[in-house]
Amino acid sequence: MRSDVEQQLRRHGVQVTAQRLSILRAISAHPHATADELAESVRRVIGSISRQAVYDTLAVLVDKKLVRRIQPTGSAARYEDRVDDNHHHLICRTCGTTVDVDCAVGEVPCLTASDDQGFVIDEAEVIYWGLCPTCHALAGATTTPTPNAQNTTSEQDAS
Amino acid sequence: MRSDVEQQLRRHGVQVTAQRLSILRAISAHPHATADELAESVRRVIGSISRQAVYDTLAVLVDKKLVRRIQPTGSAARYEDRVDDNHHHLICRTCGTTVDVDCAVGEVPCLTASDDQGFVIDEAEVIYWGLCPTCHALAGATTTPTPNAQNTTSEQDAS
DNA sequence: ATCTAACTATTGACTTTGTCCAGAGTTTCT
DNA sequence: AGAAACTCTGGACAAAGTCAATAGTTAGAT
Repeated sequence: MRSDVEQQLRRHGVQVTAQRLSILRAISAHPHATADELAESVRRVIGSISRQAVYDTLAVLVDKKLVRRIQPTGSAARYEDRVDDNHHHLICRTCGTTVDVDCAVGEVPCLTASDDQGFVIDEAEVIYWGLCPTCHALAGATTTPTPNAQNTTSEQDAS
Repeated sequence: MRSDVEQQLRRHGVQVTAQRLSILRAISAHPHATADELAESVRRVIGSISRQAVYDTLAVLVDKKLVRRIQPTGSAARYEDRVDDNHHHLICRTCGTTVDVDCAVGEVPCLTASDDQGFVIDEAEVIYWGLCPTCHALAGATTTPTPNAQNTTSEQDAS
């Protein structure tokens, strides 16, 4: 049985390897994960993978538009498989939780800058910064305004 | 004579030092420069500065909202002194040229996600990606689609 | 089925971008 | 001017990536 993921790779002219399949599946299971987190996740499934293979594969997948890369300020690059739908992101300043938000504008939205200065625009990347419900509640409730570490995503780790 | 820049620092309760003045002036002269570029720029003026002083100062300036930090995917963090006006950026995928664009929406714009999922949003960061006029012309004219290095800004280096 | 050219993975060194720390040096307030 | 507080320096360290050479796989052609 050829998995969806495998067909997806072949369709895009990407050679199929265990590493690539596993990385693609990991991205699907943990959207907004960093390269390092994906490597960890893949290792739990196929035993081992080199750091280089992870970076190479991610570069290929991004290049083939199978995966989208985002790099929020103060974080390593994160990857997600939701592509082609121009959605945006909402990130908590305190805990780093990242969630998707659909684009408010419409079909091929956001691509209109007030003055494009002659640029040919192909993507509008929007990141909304703020506080997630949990961190906001904590900040309001305690005197200590909750300084703490970076969580990763709101998605559960299914490993 | 106390310069604008010096008064600006005092007004924000930031201790005034030669390094800070120089960094702030460098940001003003070269918007969208990286920490490293700013350090270089400062060295040309005051002779030397430690890397740590540059990072410390930038952190203070960002904290005091005298300077805004942006971190485009695939680039080191960049700094600019245009603050408080919620403008956005237009970055060339090929050469990295970064220019400002005013926000299309209005006064306190862009802060409305289609579904805020309970987050309290305080900033919307928008980056338009595309090709600058020069790179677009080159890509259209030549068979080699101009793969090349990262320029920094469209601003001239006044050193 | 197997062979081979092309592609992919591994390993390890290296670079870039930043952060941490302790001590020396400045700035500011009195 | 003097003391307290703040800032800068220099060196070590860490994270996130990249580069390059070699070994291993994949996939299309015999």
